[in-house]
Amino acid sequence: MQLEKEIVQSKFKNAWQKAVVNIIFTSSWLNSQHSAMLKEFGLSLQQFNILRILRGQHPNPATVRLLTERMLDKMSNASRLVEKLRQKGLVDRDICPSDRRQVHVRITAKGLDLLRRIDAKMDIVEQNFKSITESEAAELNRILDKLRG
Amino acid sequence: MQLEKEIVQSKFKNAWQKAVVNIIFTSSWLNSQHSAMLKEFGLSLQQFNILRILRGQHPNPATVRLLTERMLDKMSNASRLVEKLRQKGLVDRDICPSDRRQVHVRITAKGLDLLRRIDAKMDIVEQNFKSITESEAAELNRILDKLRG
DNA sequence: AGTACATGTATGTTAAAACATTAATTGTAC
DNA sequence: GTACAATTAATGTTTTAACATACATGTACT
Repeated sequence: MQLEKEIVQSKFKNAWQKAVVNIIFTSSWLNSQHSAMLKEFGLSLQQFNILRILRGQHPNPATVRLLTERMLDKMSNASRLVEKLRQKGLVDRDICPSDRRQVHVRITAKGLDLLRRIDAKMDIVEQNFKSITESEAAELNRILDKLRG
Repeated sequence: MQLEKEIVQSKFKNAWQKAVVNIIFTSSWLNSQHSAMLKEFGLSLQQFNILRILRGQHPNPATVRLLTERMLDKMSNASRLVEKLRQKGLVDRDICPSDRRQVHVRITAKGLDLLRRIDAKMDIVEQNFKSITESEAAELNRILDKLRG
C-alpha cells in the first residue's frame, strides 16, 4: 500500500505534512483490521476498549467517568456503551452507595471469558505488525511521543 | 501527553502493541486539531479532503468514483458529501455527456478561494508538528510505510 | 438549614459513518 | 437486437459520534 498512490494529492509539501497524512492513514488501516476481527465477536472497537479497561480494574469497579477519561476517543457516550455491554451480560452496573451519583461498572465472568477468546485472535492480527523490528517500533513510539510534545 | 498515563492499560505487552495504540492515539490527536480548525470554515475533515482532491484535478473534473477511491476513509458517502459542498456553492456537478452514469464534479472559484484561506491557517496548525525534526519525520514515514507492508 | 455551585451520569437531538440495496446506464455475448 | 453482466451513483436504514442539556447528588459556605 503506497501512500502517494492511494491518497489525496500526488505530492506532499514536506516530510512533516506527509507524516501527518501517513499517521492518519495508518491509523485508519489499523482500525479497520481490528474492527473486522472484533466484529466476529459482536463488539465495536470502543466496546472492546471499555472491556479492556474494566479488565484492568478487575475485581475493582470503574466509574463511567474513569471510562470516559481513558477512552482513546474523547466522548460522552460511555453511558450508552456500558448499557450495550450490560444488555449482552458482559458488565454489571451498580449505583455506588457512598456517592449515589456514581455508577460502578464491573466486567462479568462472561466478559472476561470473551476477552480471553479475543486475545488469541488479537495475537494473530498483531503478527501483521511485526514487519517492523522491535527497535523500529521503539523508535516509532519515541517519535510519536515527541511529536505530541 | 504521556501515552501510558492517558490510555487504556498501564502496561503494554511489547513495543509493537504500544506502537499500535500510539498510532491510533496520535491520529485521533491530529484529527481533532484539524477538525477544530476546519470548523471555523464550516467544513468537516472529509469535505475538506474532497475539496483538496478536486483542487488537485482542477480544471479537470473528478468522478464520484475517483473521489471515493482517494478518500482516506473508505466509504460510500461521497455522493452525499458532494451534495453538501454543492449546496454551499463550493463545487459544481454535471452528468458526463459521454457516459451518463458518471457525474463530473469540479471545484468552483469560491471553493478554490476557501481552500486558499484554509491553507494559511493550516500552515499555522502544522507548525505544531515541527517538534520533530525533518529527519525524524522522514524516519517516521519510512517505518509506517514498512509497517503496512 | 438554605443557597449556590460543582460533579457524575443519562438523555435528546442532530450530524455523520457503515452497510446494503436500488436505479440507471453502458458494455458484451450471442 | 435482446438478454445479461458490469459499472456508477444515489438512496434507505441502522449504528455511532458530537454536542448540548437535564437531572440528581454532593460539597462549601453563610
